[in-house]
Amino acid sequence: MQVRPVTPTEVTKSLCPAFSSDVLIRKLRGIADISDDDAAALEGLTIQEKDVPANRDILIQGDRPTNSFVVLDGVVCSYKHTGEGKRQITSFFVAGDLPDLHGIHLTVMDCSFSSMTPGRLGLIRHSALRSICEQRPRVAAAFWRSTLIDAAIYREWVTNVGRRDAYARTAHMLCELIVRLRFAGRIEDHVADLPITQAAFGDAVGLSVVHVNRTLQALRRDGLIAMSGTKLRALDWPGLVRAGDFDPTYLHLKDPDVAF
Amino acid sequence: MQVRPVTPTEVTKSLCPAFSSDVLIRKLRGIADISDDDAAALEGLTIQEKDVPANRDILIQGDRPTNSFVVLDGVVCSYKHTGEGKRQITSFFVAGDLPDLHGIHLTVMDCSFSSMTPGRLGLIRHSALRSICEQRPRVAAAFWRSTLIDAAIYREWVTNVGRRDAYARTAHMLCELIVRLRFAGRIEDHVADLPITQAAFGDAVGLSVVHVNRTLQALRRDGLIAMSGTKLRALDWPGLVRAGDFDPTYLHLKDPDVAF
DNA sequence: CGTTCCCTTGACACTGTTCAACACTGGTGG
DNA sequence: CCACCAGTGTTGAACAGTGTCAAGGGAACG
Repeated sequence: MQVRPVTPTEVTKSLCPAFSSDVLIRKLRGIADISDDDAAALEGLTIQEKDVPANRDILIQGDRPTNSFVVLDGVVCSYKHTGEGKRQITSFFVAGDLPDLHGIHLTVMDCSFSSMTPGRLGLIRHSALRSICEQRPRVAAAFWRSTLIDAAIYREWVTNVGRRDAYARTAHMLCELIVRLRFAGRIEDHVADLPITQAAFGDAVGLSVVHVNRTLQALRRDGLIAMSGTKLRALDWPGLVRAGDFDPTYLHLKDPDVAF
Repeated sequence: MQVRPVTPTEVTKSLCPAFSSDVLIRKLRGIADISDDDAAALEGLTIQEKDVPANRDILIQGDRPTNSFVVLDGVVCSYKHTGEGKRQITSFFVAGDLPDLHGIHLTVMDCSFSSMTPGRLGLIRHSALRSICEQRPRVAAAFWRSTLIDAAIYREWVTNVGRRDAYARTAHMLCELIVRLRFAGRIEDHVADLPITQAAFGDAVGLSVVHVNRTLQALRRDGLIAMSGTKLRALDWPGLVRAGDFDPTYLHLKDPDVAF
């Protein structure tokens, strides 16, 4: 542990399980090479913490935000509404992720963001991000890489929604969630805590609530997963990976150790 | 027209309708602010031209390329195969686009690229791209922005495939193609030349060939489009936009003038 | 204790797929 | 020059996968 000067804001921070910058650094180190100098610079970022309840809109389509945010705790999603009022979730974001980092270079939001579970966000001003990008090319590259990985995930979702049937599709989505939560250090004892509604899950995989319900039942029947309350456990990880046709290379993790 | 020294490679270039760098600069100017200095630097990029026939794989999943490419002519797509052998096209790319620009920071390709029509590519070494990014922050920002727009398109595709029915979905796809081709200056007399198979189109919208065929028929029946050979004409652009629930803001064009 | 949200179940309708067949086109080789 | 072939577009019919509607039950919450 490095010794750092303690500012008033850090007093509040210290009440939380980790310094908010640590969550960000952990994530970036998971996808790129970050030197200690770079990490120190990141620790200097002003991150304003903010708690959000579940199902609260964080940004909506058309907004022109002046800051981005890092997910410190909980699960966040990006979504879009069609003209018919149907909702499609386009991606999930877990601790460490920067859902709207694209806001640095795309002024107007083309999708909305909402919390799926109670959580904690860390707001970072675009100006601060831009200046750290100018001063630290490796950090800029890491941020760019982060947005590229988001894009890779979108690509996978397009094929998931477009070409896999309900069974494989939900299995695939569960695999992705488990791997990402695991990578973010949010899985204990092989059990993921996912207080997510089946309706919301349906909005992610492009299925109706009823069908999600039946598909999850099928996955349970086949002994691939177990659910109790908001807890999800992968009983048969290789089987789930097979059922979901899941290959984690698209997540571009530096250490792709997905053993479970 | 600026006067520039003519190198041997430029002699070959001059046989083509435009200098390959011009296609790239036109595109970047369409999405970002590029100064004349930046443009001059881009003109200095070594771009190796290469003709490709239709339906030729350019890169395949797992490759670790050392260069990216710009589409100079024709239509290119990125796609993925599922374990069941089904194909999903995840995006189209037209003149000016940089389909695999993410290769700069993601070493291993998570999807494949293929030409959909006969075309011309311009190969640019990653090292050259990296060095121009280091020297010209605005160019770096433009490239980053380009990849962010790709991501925005993926997001739209997820919702298109996940939540719109066949009719709206194909209408939406046609709208996107027309706007992007138009923006790339590849539409004349309100007619797009799209020598694309209905099977390939089905792989893009996540529908079977048969259903694509019937849906296109429905769009023609309703007077929205006309097709003859490889030519596509939008007979009723507002109607097509309405049918496709199409809002071009996700393309993040600097001048979103989609009037047709 | 009622309300609300969510999960669950059944019946049924509908969208889209699969299979099979045929027409049209352009290319190729005898 | 013609026969053949492969690729593409088109059509019909049967079928599978998913959505919709409706209703009940359980848990959380005010």
